[in-house]
Amino acid sequence: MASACSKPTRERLIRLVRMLDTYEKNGKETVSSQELQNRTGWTSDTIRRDISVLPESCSSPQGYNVSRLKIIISNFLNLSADEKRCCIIGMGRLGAALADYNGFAGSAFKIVAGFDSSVNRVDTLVTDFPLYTVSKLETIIKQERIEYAILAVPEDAAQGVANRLAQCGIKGIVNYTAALLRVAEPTRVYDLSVMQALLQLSSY
Amino acid sequence: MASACSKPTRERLIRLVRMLDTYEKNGKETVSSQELQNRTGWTSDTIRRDISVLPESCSSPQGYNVSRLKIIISNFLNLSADEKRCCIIGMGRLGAALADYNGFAGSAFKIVAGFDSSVNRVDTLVTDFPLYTVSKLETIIKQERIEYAILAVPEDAAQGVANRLAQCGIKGIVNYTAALLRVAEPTRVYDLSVMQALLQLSSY
DNA sequence: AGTTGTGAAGACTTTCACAGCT
DNA sequence: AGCTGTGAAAGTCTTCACAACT
Repeated sequence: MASACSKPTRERLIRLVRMLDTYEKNGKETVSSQELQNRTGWTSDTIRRDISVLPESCSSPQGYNVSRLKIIISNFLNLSADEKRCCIIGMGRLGAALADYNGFAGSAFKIVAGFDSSVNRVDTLVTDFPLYTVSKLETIIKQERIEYAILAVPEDAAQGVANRLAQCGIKGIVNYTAALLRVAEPTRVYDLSVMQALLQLSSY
Repeated sequence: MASACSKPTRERLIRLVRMLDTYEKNGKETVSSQELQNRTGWTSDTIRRDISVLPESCSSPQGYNVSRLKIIISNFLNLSADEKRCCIIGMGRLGAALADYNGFAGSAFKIVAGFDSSVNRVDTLVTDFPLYTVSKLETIIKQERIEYAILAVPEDAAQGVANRLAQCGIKGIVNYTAALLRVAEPTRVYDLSVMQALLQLSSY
């Protein structure tokens, strides 16, 4: 895939796609690296360097073509290619909030299953996708060809579930817990812990 | 403060503190850079280099003293020093889930206020801290000396609230929305968007 | 005049390798 | 023997600076 670019570049390109999407919706046709600098805080040099890794050019003397650039980046990082099937594990308040979240709508990501340890919760909670007890984790992930998991279980259950997910060959785990997970390759973890975030912010 | 260390180092040290905390609770007295490598995936070289930025040493031929190291890092990044007052903005499902989260208990962070645009929700939701309508944002932040904000409002309201927060001189914003915020210095933003996380994971 | 794209320089980070300590 | 701490090398990323294009 897109390992032909550095990690910082990849992170910026991903954000760029979202930004370009907004520009596009506002009817903006071109955008310069300078404008993007003002919007993002990254220098225009860095932005141009990032864009230069793309296999195709879409520049003009007025800047980059917004729609084309968005597509080129998306293809490069294959963000939009195929549907990416996800599940939520832990349907407590946080899990339920995520289930409710409509931001997945226009994206390549689709929640196709939810899991919880409580049979009662599985039976009563109403969601757009089916819910299962966590004992069915392996079966359903295989059956539904699920690639990504959003982990919203209590902290002390997190590593156990993560192990099972890695075992299933899940590609990525979005970790909402404060647990510092360790999983086997090639599964990856992306941490979204509020605690870590606050610590990070306060350490300046 | 602790700008005497690089950003990657700071990020790792923060995680290290949490890890050391776990070791400490398990009664472990010393830990070597090699053990930490196995736990984290960072190389022992990097870990030793990180630790070497600390103003004080706590090493022995058996490795680092777990408790001492934890304290030295915490002081260095002043993570534990004083109480850090936080608020949650947007008391929808996500905000309510965060209000419920007990991970703040042992930490330096304390949620002292919540805000929502709905008067009804402010009146009915039960939390450990007082709730206010979002119109009182500036007043309460000043009055309660709030330094950090957790943003859990709908995406299209996010930038507006962020502007007001920056105006108040808030130190940091934990952004749970998918909005790409731009705020004035010295306010900082830490993004916790599930979308960004999934995109990041799938771009490999 | 304003734009991109990119060599070359510079800054930063990690890794290597080993002296020195207990 | 096993550990840390750190110069020096290697590697990575950003910034500078400018040619080339419209």
